[in-house]
Amino acid sequence: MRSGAVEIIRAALGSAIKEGVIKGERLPEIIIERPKKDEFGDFSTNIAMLLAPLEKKAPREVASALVGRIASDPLVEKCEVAGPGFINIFLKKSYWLSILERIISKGGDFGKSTLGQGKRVQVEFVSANPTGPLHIGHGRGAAVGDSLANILKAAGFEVTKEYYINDVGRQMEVLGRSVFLRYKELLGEKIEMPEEAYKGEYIKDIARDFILKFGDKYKVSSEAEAIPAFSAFSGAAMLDRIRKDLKDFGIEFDAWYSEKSLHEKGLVTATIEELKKRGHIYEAEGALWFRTTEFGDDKDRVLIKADGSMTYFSSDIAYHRDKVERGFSTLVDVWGADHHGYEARVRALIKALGYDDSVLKVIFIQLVALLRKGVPVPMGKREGEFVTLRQVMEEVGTDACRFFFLMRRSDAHLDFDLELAKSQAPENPVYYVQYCHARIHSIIGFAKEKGMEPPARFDLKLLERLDLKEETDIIKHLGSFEEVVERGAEAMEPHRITFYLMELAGLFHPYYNKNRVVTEDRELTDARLLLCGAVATVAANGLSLLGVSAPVKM
RNA sequence: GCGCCUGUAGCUCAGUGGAUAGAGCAUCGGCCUCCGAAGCCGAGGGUCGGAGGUUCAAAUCCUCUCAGGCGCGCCA
Repeated sequence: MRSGAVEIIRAALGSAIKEGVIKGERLPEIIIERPKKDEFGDFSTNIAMLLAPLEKKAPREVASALVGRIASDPLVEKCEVAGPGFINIFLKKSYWLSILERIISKGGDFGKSTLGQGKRVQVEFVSANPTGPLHIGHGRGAAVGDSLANILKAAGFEVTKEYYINDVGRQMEVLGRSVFLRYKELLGEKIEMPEEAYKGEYIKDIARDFILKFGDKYKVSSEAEAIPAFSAFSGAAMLDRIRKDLKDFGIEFDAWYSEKSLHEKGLVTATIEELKKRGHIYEAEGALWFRTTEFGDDKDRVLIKADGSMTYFSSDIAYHRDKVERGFSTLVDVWGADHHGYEARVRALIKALGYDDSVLKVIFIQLVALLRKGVPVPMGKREGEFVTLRQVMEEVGTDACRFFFLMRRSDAHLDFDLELAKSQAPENPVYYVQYCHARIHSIIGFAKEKGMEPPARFDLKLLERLDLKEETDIIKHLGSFEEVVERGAEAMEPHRITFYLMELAGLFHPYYNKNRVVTEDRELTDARLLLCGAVATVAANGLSLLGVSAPVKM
């Protein structure tokens, strides 16, 4: 509707210019907002205040020239000048009722749009190293990335979800060694775990699996002989666990991109060559450097170390070059906030290759503080004990878990209270929204028992029975869902959906409490059933964008 | 020291340059013979960290400053 309102104002401006009331040599952008207060209309615009200095007239004077023209639009009920020069537009009730028609006819598709025009967007997220289980922080990134992908899809983008696997390098060696040592220990040898080794219980699990598969054939092997096999096995085993964790969390990726494959395909070398050709590479102190400072980074970065090995960044330039060259219109990287220092160098790479770095959008995920009844749960990777995503998922359920992760802007700290997430009390926002959905289905079921099916067809006259203020408020809120999805996609902020849903439930519950849906008045009952159905539809659509279920019964 | 993020009600947080800054929780007081009480109703609560600036209009933009977090490896 917002765009419709813009058109109405544009038309009014056009006619005012034509009649010479306004010169209109320069026209500011038409901005429409939804006022917080009902008395300020359904939409309002500040166009008159922006236009006033250009026209050398008082804002209210400019506004007055427009209101009459706006009011003549068939959708507009009335139009007023207010305050310093706002133009407040009130739409006809029939317009709002027609929103219900759209929701009912579109059903699960309500909220989808063509904003993205099929442009290809890649969302890369989680991408945790396969050296340990996913922890709670990864979980937040997973929830945000997946929900963002859903929102972008709904907004008409073609989305690819990708996981980048860091399956080479020192960490894999450390993983291999850690498992190898546990393996020997399980076979009766006395071992000592080095400081750097991974010490979690899962290392022993993998060692056990290794024995089941290969027996004791590596018992007497040297580290040099054994580690490649152990690394490969352990990395794959770990990745399987990660995959399973994610799947149980409701997340499936379209692509799993292996760092190793970059090397195997020679893409790392090729990218370095390309940068060399472009003159961004130099040698110093025995190492090979990429002059990222030329593109806004703090300092230049090493690609090949003095010992001849590659840095992590060298893989990453190849990966991002590949991503850019795959032709996505936007690349979204979801990173932990502690990696923010990394952004500048990745942007530098994109620019150095001659591309526009605006293709890249990095979303930072702040840490999650886990609480239990308000008391912090100690977390620390030190002794290999940290709270895993699986533990939390199993304790509070995936719905509550995903919803909680999406209750804050992603770059804001998040307090995650396990007891709150589990509680079936009214203060738990997950259930507040889900309950709204379930409750409506129960009402519809109740009506059916009484032999009252909601009418199959939309009937404007019938819906005119919805004349309570609460009903209009609900309908208006329903009508803003499409816009919330679009703006969520533009801003790449899934939490907007969460807030929208809490607000929707916050409108519905009081309405329900005050008013009876199923009554002797058949017409009114039908109208209210339609309204309820629309609320349930939008609640379900919104929850599905979050990756949270919309239960019919709870 | 440099860079990024965050400072909004007791707590946790929303808030596309607009009109009297909002929720939830917590606190206090109420509501189930009636479609689901995982719900509802009512009350109190604010120097939007601070100071300048831009603007008709600033929580929002700019500069400075204070506080907290994070990052500044030939680690990954």
